[in-house]
Amino acid sequence: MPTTFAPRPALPHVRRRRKQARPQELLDAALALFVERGFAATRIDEVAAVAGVSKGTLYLYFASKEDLLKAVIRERLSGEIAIGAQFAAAHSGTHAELLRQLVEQWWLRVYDSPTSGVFKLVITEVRSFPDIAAYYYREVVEPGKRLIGGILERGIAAGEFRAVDVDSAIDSLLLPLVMLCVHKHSLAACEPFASVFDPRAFAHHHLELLLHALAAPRPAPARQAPKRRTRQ
Amino acid sequence: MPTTFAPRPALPHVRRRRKQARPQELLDAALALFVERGFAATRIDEVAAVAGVSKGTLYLYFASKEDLLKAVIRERLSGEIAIGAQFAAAHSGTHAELLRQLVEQWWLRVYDSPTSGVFKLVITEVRSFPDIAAYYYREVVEPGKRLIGGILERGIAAGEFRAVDVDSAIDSLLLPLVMLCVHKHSLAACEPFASVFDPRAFAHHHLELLLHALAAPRPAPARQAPKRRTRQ
Amino acid sequence: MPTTFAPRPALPHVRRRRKQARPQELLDAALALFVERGFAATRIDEVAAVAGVSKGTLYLYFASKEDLLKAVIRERLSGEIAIGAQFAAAHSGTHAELLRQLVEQWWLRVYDSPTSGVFKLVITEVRSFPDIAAYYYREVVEPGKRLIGGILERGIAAGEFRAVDVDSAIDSLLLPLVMLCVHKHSLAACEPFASVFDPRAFAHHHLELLLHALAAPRPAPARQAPKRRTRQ
Amino acid sequence: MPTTFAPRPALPHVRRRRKQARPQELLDAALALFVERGFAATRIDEVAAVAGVSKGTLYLYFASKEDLLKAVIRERLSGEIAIGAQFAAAHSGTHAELLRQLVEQWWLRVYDSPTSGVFKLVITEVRSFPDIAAYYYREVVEPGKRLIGGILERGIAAGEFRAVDVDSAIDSLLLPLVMLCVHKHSLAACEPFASVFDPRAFAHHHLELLLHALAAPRPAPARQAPKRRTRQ
DNA sequence: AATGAATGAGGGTTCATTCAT
DNA sequence: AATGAATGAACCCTCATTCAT
Repeated sequence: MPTTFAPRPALPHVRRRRKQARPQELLDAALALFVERGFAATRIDEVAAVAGVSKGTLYLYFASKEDLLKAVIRERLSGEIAIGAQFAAAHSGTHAELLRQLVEQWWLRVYDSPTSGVFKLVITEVRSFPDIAAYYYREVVEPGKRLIGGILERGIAAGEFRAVDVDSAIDSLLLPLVMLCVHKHSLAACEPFASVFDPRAFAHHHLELLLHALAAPRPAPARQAPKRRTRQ
Repeated sequence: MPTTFAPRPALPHVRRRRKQARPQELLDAALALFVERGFAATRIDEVAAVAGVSKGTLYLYFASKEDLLKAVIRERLSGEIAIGAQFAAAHSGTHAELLRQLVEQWWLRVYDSPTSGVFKLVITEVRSFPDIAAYYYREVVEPGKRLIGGILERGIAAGEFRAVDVDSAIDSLLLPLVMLCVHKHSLAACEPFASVFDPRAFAHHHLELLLHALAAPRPAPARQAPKRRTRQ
Repeated sequence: MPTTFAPRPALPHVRRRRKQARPQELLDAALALFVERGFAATRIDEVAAVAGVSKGTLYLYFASKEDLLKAVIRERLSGEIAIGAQFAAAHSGTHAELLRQLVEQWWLRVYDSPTSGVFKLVITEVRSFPDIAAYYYREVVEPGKRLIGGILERGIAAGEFRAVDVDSAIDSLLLPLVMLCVHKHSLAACEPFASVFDPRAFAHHHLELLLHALAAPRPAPARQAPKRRTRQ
Repeated sequence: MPTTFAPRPALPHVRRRRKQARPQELLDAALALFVERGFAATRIDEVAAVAGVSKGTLYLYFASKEDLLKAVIRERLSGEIAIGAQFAAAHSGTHAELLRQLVEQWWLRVYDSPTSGVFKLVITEVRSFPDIAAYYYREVVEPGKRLIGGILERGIAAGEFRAVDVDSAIDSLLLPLVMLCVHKHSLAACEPFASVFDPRAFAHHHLELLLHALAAPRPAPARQAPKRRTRQ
């Protein structure tokens, strides 16, 4: 059972014999509890109880609590990036349209799934587990930037977008979306104070804003986009 | 590996700083550690050691670990809102200019201070401590919304802003800023992967976007392009 | 120096006695230590060590130290009253004879068992744990008074006893016996000063005294001198 | 400040300069709290607070908590024995009358004073502090036995009492009285269950019983006293 | 003499992990 | 494969004692 986020040695897909669902149920239970209570405050037997097994059984599948945390994060994130990349590859249309669809179809699916909790989890626990930072950068941040950055660069090359600083635009586009997920699992989850904030509206708003800023000024009637600032 | 806090170099065995300084030193130490490691994973003796006192001393000032957490949050937040409100009251100029200055002067001062960590702390711990949700909503969310909402409403009444949905616009303006603070203390704090993301650029970008979206569509009376700002 | 309890000689590292035996062993160890050292001065690890288990194991069976104390008291007392009542119900003979046998057979069995320590424990700890007072009054004092009071009343009704104040006579009969138990576990347990005081002699003496005081002053129909008893 | 119960080196009667009452107030506070809560469960600052001084001040008068305990016991007991002995020496009359007056005048004064608590304290703490056993036997048990034993022996020599086993009779007379004090500070102090038990009635009852048992059978009309049993 | 802030060893309790069944 | 009893290190918190003022 790997303990570090080594480049993921091709997860043995037949790790279990009988109850095939066990590990997944444990991962789901762990995700829910880690996101709700935090890693340190979650007890291993709670995870086992939610998954409907005993504490000892959990240790048949995961070598330690920390290993469980890493498995939770890996399992949830590894798939999504691939799906996003496939989505992008399958697309045809303007680059603005691709971004719009990526956000509204792919991202919002993530937001609605338990995967959204992973972002809170990562943000909460990275500083305690440097492995997670490494994994997250390698498997999520960099592929994500490559994906979005590629679209932007191709959009610029096609004359569809202005020649903005691509790295900065990537962050402007993605960070607020990540943060949306965090909010869902923290303040927005506190019942009596649940905000009327609508994540879809915000995501859409944010996206339109970015696309507006990105749009090459030709077809529009000289709507002046904020000047590009160079990084100091 | 996250920054660790070496104990103060043992200013020799004298009852040094006055009693009055103790609580603040403990609060500062606690904030730094709670933000870095999370509440549950922070040991009381670490907080005491960073503050340069013994474990027992901490309990002369705070009744429990949870009490310390709440004091940390309360102490850091209570002042800022008041300062923000004063700032707003003292302002004269367009409402766009007020928002711009609020963000660029008041908010970024918060971002640069340890107070920024409080947002990560609140987001991380709210679900475990409902008290914090109540306090945060009462002392931060609601005053903040009232402050920004008031500006927006007055800007709309003055014909300076479009008649947007005020509540939604408030969230669009503020949430990303809060999330910026969270990022500073999680992923951005992981050294080898520290992003080149520039929070000032993003804050500015985001603000311009919002102001652009808010601006009433007058017949383009000298549409003011955002000034090129040099870093202060 | 009071007797110390060496840990059981570490019956080697096997999960030995069945789960079912554990609670009783813990209760026995706790009773001995609580009686010897007092509740507050007894450490949970000592109790566990005497019972031959680790500290954590104790908490599998008792939720807290206070819970252990209450369980100790409850477990030891609940049975005895019932046994005493059965004893009384099964008896036939004069009421004087019943009292004599209750004291000499039932009470002295209690005195010789670890249960005797419970009286010291209750007396020592009641003021700190009001629950114990309530329990003790409900389960011990009141049933005990009802048992002895019933015998006295029936003896009076039968003309065997004088029409004394029953409540007062109950206390006169019982309190010194309870106090005997206390003495056994305090001064009498201090080796170099162990009194030559003989509890059986005192119990017998006290009982004869009470029976003498109770006896109805019939025209002396073969006033029965207390039989010379050999120690059993 | 003596830590053991060495033969009491003539307490320096001018231990304090200014607040002469301080030590006594501390001793009184300590007695009340030790009796109510037990030694281990009483906090030093509670004692100081009840005495109206700070925790540090207590340590000007007593070297340690244990020292305070021993001082409390010594201070309360040392006087009483002397008073009792004086009382006995000053008496003239039958020995039965002397015993009756000793109990009803001297003992009941003790019972009504805070000194009564010392008996609970000794009984509760002897096993933890062997010093106390030594002191108590030397200063209380032995003088007390000598006092009562002397009366009994002189009564026997005078033909007033039967030739009972003196040691046993001493215990029969005194132990229940000691236990009365214990009861006053434990079960009888639990408000909702405060017994209607009247200690004076019991003391009187007990005394009459003993005197009856002791009385030489000459003047009485052959009231048969329980046979003397020899110790096995 | 008096204070009370500071200390730190110690105790109750929790919980990740192990392992006999 | 699964269990859950057992462990013991670790953590929060207390409190007797010290000591600078």
